[in-house]
Amino acid sequence: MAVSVTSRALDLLGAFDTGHRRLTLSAMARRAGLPLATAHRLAGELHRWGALDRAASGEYVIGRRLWDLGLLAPVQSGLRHAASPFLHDLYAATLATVHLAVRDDAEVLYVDRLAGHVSVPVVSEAGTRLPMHATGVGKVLLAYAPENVVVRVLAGLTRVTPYTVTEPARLLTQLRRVWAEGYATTGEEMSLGACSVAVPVRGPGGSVVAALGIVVPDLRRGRARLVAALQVAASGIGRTLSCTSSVQ
Amino acid sequence: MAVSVTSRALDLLGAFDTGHRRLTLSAMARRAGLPLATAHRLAGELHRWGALDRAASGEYVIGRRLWDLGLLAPVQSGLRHAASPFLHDLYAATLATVHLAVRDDAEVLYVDRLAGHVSVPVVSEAGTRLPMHATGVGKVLLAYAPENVVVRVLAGLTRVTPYTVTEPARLLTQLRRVWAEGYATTGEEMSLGACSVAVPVRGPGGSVVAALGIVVPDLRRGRARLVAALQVAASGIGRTLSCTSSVQ
DNA sequence: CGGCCCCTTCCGGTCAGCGGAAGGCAAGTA
DNA sequence: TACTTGCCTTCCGCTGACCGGAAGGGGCCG
Repeated sequence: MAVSVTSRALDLLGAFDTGHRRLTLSAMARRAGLPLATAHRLAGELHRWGALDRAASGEYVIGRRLWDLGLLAPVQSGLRHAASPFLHDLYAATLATVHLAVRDDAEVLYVDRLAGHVSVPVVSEAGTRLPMHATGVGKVLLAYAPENVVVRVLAGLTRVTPYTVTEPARLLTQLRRVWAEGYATTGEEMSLGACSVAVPVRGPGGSVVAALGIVVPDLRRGRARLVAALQVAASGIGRTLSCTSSVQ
Repeated sequence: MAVSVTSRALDLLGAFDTGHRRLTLSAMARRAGLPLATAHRLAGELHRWGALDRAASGEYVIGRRLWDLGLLAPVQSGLRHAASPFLHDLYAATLATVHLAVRDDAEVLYVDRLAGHVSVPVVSEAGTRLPMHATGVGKVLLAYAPENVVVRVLAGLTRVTPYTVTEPARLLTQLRRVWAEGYATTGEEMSLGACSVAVPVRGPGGSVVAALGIVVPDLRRGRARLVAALQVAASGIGRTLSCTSSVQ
């Protein structure tokens, strides 16, 4: 196993996640599986550099320096930039929560989210990872993912709500419909009271680079209008990406 | 000086900045001041963990794992979340580029930005740091900053455009006006063709925690309307922050 | 072909990192 | 008050992980 200082320091950072934004030293040590004294020394070093900050309570939090380093990641610089204005248009037109997501291995990674004042119960925010089979953007991304990813996802269809699709055959049918109709939907499969529609975003080469989705309380009416709005936005993003593809 | 592995690894990450999003191994090594072989080993370790990714060209870029770690930083989780819907309203109402910024020592750190399709030349995006004396949000934050910060900023008024305020006395007068009138303005002081208005955002305790600004091509007309819209949004954000202050 | 630049791998000496142990502080319990 | 439990911090001597010069391999150019 890895016992290098570097990987230990990184594991210490890895102790933070969406549900653990502030950790005491001992909590970090425990989660990273490091002796307290070691964690103390490493955390001190990370803190000195700015990768960790200390809250007023003395707990550790991710530091500003890591925040702006993270913003340099290509996930966002290219895609998010190009998409930003279209997301607003979409929000203005639908007043629904808007999502932009990419596939990260066998999960959906939310790249941007745009929520209004009042919104249906939505778990995701930027940086969140969710299973592919229970979200609209996930189904879209899965439909255009390589074979081996599909196989892995199909092998692990965990139930999230009573409506989550857990039979591989049924999900495959849905993926085929994404191909045919150009969009995916969900109905309370991730969280109760939330339905979603999503469409693929195509990059310069015509390949699917992201998915664009919105979450609404109900899909029985206005579905066509939503799909149309999504597709306009998606193709707009695609065109913008083509223009700036030099930077990637 | 620090010669610990950890700090070297961090320095390697620090080689990336807004102007250097993709670096070859040797470029990283050069910028971090490390021997090539050492940089190679460390970069490999960072890559294995996901802190660095490799672009198709073989160059290194900041990895996704760092990206979502960064999103956990408190700069954003609290403030940005609370502000998000109000920023949209503001954008919808004004169609101007909207900025949310905090003070980071003696600089302005842009926390969020919301730009339309067509926009005046604006340099900032989320994660950018700019000097305080040449931006609207900067002047607001400076007006409510501790004495010693003001002193340091006044000591280093660098010129950015011909219109940048570089005389300490004149900037002080402007700061006093921020106090009196509750908002700050700039006129082509950071980039030509861009004017701005900004107001403070007050947190639970009444202290100024951030600044909210918009950038427009011209301030001669409609200033009052813009200030009013900004103040509505700012007080909305403040109220939201109070509600969720338990999380901080 | 030779020159250039980049990336990658190797290996033994040595010094940075390790972590158990001990001490200090703050809160809760009796 | 004294005891417990939980944190954080510091110390120090042993040791194995890190260091980095050197050598080798690929791609590109003239």
